[in-house]
Amino acid sequence: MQDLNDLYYFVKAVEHGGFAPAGRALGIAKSKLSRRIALLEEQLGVRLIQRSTRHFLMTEVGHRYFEHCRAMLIEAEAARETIELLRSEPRGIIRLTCPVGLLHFHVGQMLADFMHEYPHVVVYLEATNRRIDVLAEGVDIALRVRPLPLEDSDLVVRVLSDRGQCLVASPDLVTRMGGLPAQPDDLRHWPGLSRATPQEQHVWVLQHIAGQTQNIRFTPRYVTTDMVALKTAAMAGAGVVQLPLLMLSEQLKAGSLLSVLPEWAPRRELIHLVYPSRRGMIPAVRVLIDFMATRYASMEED
Amino acid sequence: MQDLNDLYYFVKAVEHGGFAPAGRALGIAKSKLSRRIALLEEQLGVRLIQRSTRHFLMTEVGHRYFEHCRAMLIEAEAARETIELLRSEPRGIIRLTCPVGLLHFHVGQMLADFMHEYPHVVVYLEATNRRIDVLAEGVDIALRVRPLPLEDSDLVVRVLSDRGQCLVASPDLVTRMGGLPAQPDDLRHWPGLSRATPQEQHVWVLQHIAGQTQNIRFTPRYVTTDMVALKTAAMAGAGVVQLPLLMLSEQLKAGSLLSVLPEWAPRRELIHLVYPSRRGMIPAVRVLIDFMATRYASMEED
DNA sequence: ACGCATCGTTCTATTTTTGGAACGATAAAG
DNA sequence: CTTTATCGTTCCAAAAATAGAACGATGCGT
Repeated sequence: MQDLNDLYYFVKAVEHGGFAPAGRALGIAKSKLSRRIALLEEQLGVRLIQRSTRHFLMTEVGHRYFEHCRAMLIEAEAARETIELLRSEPRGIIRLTCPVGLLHFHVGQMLADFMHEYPHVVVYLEATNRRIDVLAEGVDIALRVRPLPLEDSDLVVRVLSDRGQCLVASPDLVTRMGGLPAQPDDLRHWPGLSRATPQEQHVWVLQHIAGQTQNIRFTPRYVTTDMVALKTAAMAGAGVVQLPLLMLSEQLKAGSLLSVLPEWAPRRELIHLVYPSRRGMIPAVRVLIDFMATRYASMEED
Repeated sequence: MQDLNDLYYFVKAVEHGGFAPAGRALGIAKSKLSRRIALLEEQLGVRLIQRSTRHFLMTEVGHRYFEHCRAMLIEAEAARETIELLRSEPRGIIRLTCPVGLLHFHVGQMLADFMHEYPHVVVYLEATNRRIDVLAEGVDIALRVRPLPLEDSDLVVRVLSDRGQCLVASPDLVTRMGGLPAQPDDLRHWPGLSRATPQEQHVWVLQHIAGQTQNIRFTPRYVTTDMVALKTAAMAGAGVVQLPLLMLSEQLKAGSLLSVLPEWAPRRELIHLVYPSRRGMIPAVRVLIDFMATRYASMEED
């Protein structure tokens, strides 16, 4: 009797282009994949993959076999989905990624509430600001914060929130600079704090309420992707920073941070999530997506 | 990651109506099936089979799952067939049954020749005169010798040879009985040898060359299903026996056995084989079927 | 040319799974 | 009612599979 799991391993090894990348993606030892495929080839009496340390190419017979194996996996997945659809309670593992700053504002609490409400759901969360390859990394949901326009993609997109941005500075810095700036060019000699990586351009893209746009290049004295750190530095008077309004409401209300050029708004950012496809999605993933969309919607009514 | 083999076990357990019969048919421990299905149910979070020591019923959700699992197995089998079709050399395991007497005449030598010619084919042979349930026992080919008409069946039938029968006795017995019989009724007081089981009727069904049929009941002095033993006893003068012409040609030619009532022929028997279906048949099975058909055809030209 | 990073394969101590025995459940037969 | 045969489940010693280390292969960069 053939080991049907070996057909799965074959498909995954091919999709990832090698045993090592497939092993990393699946969380299993590459030695297992090497052994399983070698045994499969021996049992079938054919070579499915011509491989060396640098080459990993399917044979012609491997190609033919691959199509059927993939069809088999689709049927197996359909079987599992049948069960999920018939079940009333979401369960299973959700693999989720989220930028760190976003996680600390609202998403962390949302996930905690979600997991409290659906105790049979397991969430594997990676908090990271790096770009995620959703398909290659087997991620179910990737949360993102990006400015318009969103880049074209094969992934399905769900917008959660349109996030306003604000340039702010501490009252102390404003005083030291001789008062608030009157126009965007006045900012060129103000110290800036940048939420980017060191190699990226440091630009404030500002749009006037009347419509025109100005790009203000600046040389930052502090560069990090961590928004909490940037806010802390801004409050200490280190420089001007562009941050989401949502994380500034207290300080603006208390006057510990002042809005800079309020009639010139930085480019808005969309909080959104992406996932590979509606096909193959377990109900728990769909429930989480809807849960977060609902939560953000209720926040924006406040 | 779901264990795809569990889907196979689920389908097989259901098809055989229990873990014990499925275990026997597949040659694996019922405890394994019990464990695998229990784990599968736990992982899916549903009950697939309501079972006790006497009841084995799929749930509704089990039914839905079953259809998809079976579709998956069909795809897996298609994958394997793809490989077989692309291979030039027959290989794999063939499960074969054959009546003992037939095996000793020709089939044994045929199988030896076949295995010599196709060294990558493994043959599991059961030599037995009992009735074989081809589907339940997972047999690829069952060889049979039966009189016309062949019984209706879901199995595919391939006739290999139309086997003439002959009543024979030794010259010594003929002398002791006062010469050859003139008509069938004369045989009633001749000692007979029966190729049957003790509970079966002992009847010679004789058909005249002009068409009429006579049934001659006899009380055998020797009953066995082993045709070689019957022939040996006949040659020793123990009685009259009905045997296939094919195993008598030497003795008839040498005169060590004489044809009794040559114008009354016993019912002919068909040597044939049955198999479950052309779908799912590995090439090696098809090659063996054709091999035997060719061999019997060449024998009948002699 | 050499060093390095990463690959697939092989080895072996460890982990997981299995086969078969034992057990309780349960229907059928006497 | 008791006995028997057969079922599915659980247990545990034995068998099989695995993870991770080690190794050789190989392309790339210096």
